[in-house]
Formats: sequence, structure tokens, C-alpha cells
Amino acid sequence: MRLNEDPITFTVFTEIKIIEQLATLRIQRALPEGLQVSHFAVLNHFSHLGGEKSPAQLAKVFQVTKGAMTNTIARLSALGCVQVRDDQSDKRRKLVSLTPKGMRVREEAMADVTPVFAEVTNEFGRDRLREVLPVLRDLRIFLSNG
Amino acid sequence: MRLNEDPITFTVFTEIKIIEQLATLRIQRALPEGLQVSHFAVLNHFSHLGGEKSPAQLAKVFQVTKGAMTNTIARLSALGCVQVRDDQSDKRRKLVSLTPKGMRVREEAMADVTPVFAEVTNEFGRDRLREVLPVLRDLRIFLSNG
DNA sequence: GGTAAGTGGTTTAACGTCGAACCACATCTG
DNA sequence: CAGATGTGGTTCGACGTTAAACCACTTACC
Repeated sequence: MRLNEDPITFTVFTEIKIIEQLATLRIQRALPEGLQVSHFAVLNHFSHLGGEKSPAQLAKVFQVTKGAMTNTIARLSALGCVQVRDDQSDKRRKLVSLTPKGMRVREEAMADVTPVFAEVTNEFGRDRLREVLPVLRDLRIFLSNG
Repeated sequence: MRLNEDPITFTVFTEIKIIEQLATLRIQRALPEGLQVSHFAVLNHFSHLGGEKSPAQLAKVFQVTKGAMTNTIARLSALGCVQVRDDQSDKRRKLVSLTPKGMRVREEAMADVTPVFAEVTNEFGRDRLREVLPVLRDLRIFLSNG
């Protein structure tokens, strides 16, 4: 297998790529028709923090380009899940916030998706997930500042 | 932050998704013009194991659909990096193998990309990567069998 | 042997993403 | 205050991916 010739980072990234693919697939399949994982992530962000955020702020949080966020917000807006208004104090900016419908959709989606997470948590093991989480968080932060 | 209300699995998946995005970006930027991460991964697989593999086998290894692998192989073939021939013993199948050019390209790409990995390994920490690898591997296997 | 079921590979449409170009507005500087 | 520089948001083209339909061939079974 000669895996020893690969840097450990390479191996870790390879595993992470596959996990991400499989996880996204599972979540996507559990989500209601038409709701994309990226949409769900944004809804979820607002349900935690509430208030308003600009597209650029959201793009930064999710580490995607502004263009990608424009797309996501346009779709969420078309679904009636978010409201977009102009920022009067800075006319370049827009401000996005969750609508009541957005909250409902988020809760339904969460209900659909919870069993998927629960299965992994229980069958794979909560402790091992807890064990890796701090390292993953730090790695994410490390990569963000590069 | 109310993060405690989220299943640990959700949080882990969120971190992994962002890490994957950032890692892919870094690798992509280091790779020679035109060579995609997915192409590099396939070249690398062959350089480890050599021999011939069918597209379906490769699709399974990388956890992508057959259609995606058709695409990847077509591009690698267009670049002259792999050779595709019919399997005489099973006329549905094709067999893919690395060409000498493919080996050279893989080595050049690896040389470009090694510093990127090395930076993470050294600055983030080899030990912490080693610490999470077994769990990630198991998680990948767990998700593959579901 | 012949039909049914399964597998290998390709194609197409739909989606998300990136990167770069672009315009509007804001901020910094001389 | 005017020009240079920077930031927010949109648009476009290129790419990879999924899902589903499709054809070719193989395998299993009656």
C-alpha cells in the first residue's frame, strides 16, 4: 500500500473528502424535496443566531464565494424562507433575515434529518465524535487563516 | 450559540464540510494548470497500486458515481495520462491503466502539492493529525456501509 | 437454451461551486 | 473635494457531481 510515503495531511484530507461526500449524500436524501444542503445550512445558521446578516458575512461563515451565496440566497428567497432588504446605512449592502416560513421549513427539515444524525451518533459512537471535534475545529480555523 | 442543541454529528459534519472545501481549494491552487483534484486522486491511486482497474472499481474507491468517473477518465485520457482498453474477457468492461506520461504528470503534481501538505503537517501538527486519522477512517468506513 | 435479472459504461439535465469581470457605493488620502 | 483604493453584490463561463434513463453484455435460473 505504500501509504507511508504520503504525508499524513494527504491521507487525512482524502478521508475527509470521502466523508464529506457520503455525509452530504445522506443529509441530502433526508432533506425535503428541493431543499439543498447549502440552503439548510443557512437556515440553520439563522435559527441559532437570529437577526440579520449580509450575504458577504454569510459567505465568510460558510467559506464560499460571494457568487455562491448570491445563488443560495436567491433560492431561499424564492422559497419564501428568507427576506432580503437594503441596508440604508450602506447602500451597497443587503440584509438577509429568516421569515416565519423559513423557521417552519428549517424545523421540518431538522426533523427529517435528525434520525440520520442520531444513527451516526449512536451507532458510530458519540465519544469518538467528541474526541475528534476539537481537532477538526482547530484544523478548520488553521485552514481559514491561510 | 446554543450549539448544544445540535447533535454532535451535525457539528462534526459541518466542520468536515468546511475543511474539505478549504483543503480542496488549497490543493487545486497548487496543482498544475488544468489538472483537477479528482484527476490527481486517480493518478495517485494508480501510482500506489499500479496495474489496471475498471471505471466501476475506481468509482467505488473514490465513492463517486459511475458517470462522474466516466468524466474523470475521459479527461485523463485526453491528457494522455491514462490508457483505456477493452476487457476481452468481459466485453462490457474497460480497463484503465497509467501511462508513462501519467506517471510523470503525477510526480510533477505531487512535487507542486507537497509543500502545501508539508505546511499543514508542520504548522498544524503531525501528532494531532495522527490522532484523528483512525477515527476518520472508521467513520468513512461506517458511512460507506450504510 | 432462453428469458429474467443484474452489472458496466455512457449520456443528459439539474445543481452548486469557483474565479474573474463588472458596477455601485464607501472610505481613505492628498 | 477629488481621485485612488477597497468592499458588497451580481453575472457569466467552466467544471465536477448526482440521479436517472439507456444500451450492451453477463449471469442466474427454470
